[in-house]
Amino acid sequence: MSDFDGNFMETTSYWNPPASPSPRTIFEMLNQIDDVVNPIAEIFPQPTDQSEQRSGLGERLAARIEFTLPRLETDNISPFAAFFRNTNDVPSPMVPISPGFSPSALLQSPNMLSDSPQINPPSPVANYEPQVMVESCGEGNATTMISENDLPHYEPMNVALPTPQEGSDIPIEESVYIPSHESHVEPQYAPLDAPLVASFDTEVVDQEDNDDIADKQDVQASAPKRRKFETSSNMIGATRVSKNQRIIIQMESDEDHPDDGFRWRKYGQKVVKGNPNPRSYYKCTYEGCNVKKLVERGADDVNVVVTTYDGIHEHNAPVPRGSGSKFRSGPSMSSQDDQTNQTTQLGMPPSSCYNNPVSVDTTMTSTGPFTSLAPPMDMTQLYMTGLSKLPSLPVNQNTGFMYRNDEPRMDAIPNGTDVYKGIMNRLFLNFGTRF
DNA sequence: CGACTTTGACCCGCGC
DNA sequence: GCGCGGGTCAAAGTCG
Repeated sequence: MSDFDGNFMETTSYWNPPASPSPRTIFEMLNQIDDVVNPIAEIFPQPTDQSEQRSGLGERLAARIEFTLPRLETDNISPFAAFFRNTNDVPSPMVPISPGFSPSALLQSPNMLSDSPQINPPSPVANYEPQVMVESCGEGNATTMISENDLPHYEPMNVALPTPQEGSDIPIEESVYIPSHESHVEPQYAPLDAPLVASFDTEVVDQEDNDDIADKQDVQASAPKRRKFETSSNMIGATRVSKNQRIIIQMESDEDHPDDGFRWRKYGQKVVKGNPNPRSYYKCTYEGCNVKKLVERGADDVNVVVTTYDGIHEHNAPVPRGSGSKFRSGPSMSSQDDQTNQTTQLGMPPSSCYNNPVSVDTTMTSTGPFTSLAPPMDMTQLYMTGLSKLPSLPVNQNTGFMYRNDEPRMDAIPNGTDVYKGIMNRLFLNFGTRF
């Protein structure tokens, strides 16, 4: 697989069709074409037979946690709709919430939502709850991604949240848990460390404003303890327990170590229980970078490579060795480099919406996340934004990509499928280049 | 020769 | 305390 660094247009002429798009490739492709039209929406018409599953989420949540959430505007939601819908219908894949309110900061803060008089955080839920991931791509927008246990999907919600009061006295240790209505989940839920754990697990960090808090919590939570916490809580909602973020991406690939734009050094390999395929351990080779990733093949499908990023890149993707113009960095390496460096990167190249203005959704621009005055988007946003574009659910449903324990997963991008072809077709339409 | 991979040993947390 | 399992270390080997 050839790789490139942030300048898709310059590298496409060199690029031969990969066996399967790497995470990096996918993200960059999708970001590049994001401003033109929502490609996934066109590629993957939204199924219409799942509305029942989506309906009444607010009621389900309310019933589950015994209080009434603010209204969730899910009227127009179909699976992936807010992410993949054609821009003619919805100009932004991000669902707006209260203006002036930063869902990113909210969700990255340990006291997120807890200052809301409408929400009284319940006790931590059982650890086999589905995960609720929340992210935004700007101050005025937020998207909630929900993976339910039996059916991974992203369910955008429009949550009206109060504007946080300045100086409000908020306990920093609290978290918000948003339990799901699902009740049939078996308690033998696989822990995070189990082979091919599919949970999209992340510990949301607000590195801009709360490093001191994170540091304190880091001291209290060594890696094993943190892992235990993750297992025990299954990360319902977004709880900041450390600076770490863990993202699990799976994709179909012939390569054992698909390129993601960063340089990694393999420091270990282990066969873990429940998976005959060894798990490889990689560290980022960038000096001072502590990001690690685990790569393993699926126990059930060896064609699926599961990559778990653990940590945050605080540097740009390096230029590959021996690279000439082929790997010449794109715009992100120049004027926007500084901005990129102010943000966090989690196992991903610095080519996402915030440092690639071309991909910025116009409505998001109007809300300010990509202006010079806006805080840089954090890596959770970056990741989730990209991941939200992955054509996941239709693929999984059609191919039965459910894994042990029915744990929600990030989904594979099968090579040769309509998914992949669709992406390529969209690239062709947008750039006039056949890939 | 430097970067990277391989691989067995070791460490440590956890459950029993 | 002991065994298990996941994660890490580090020496040796490989590659370009």
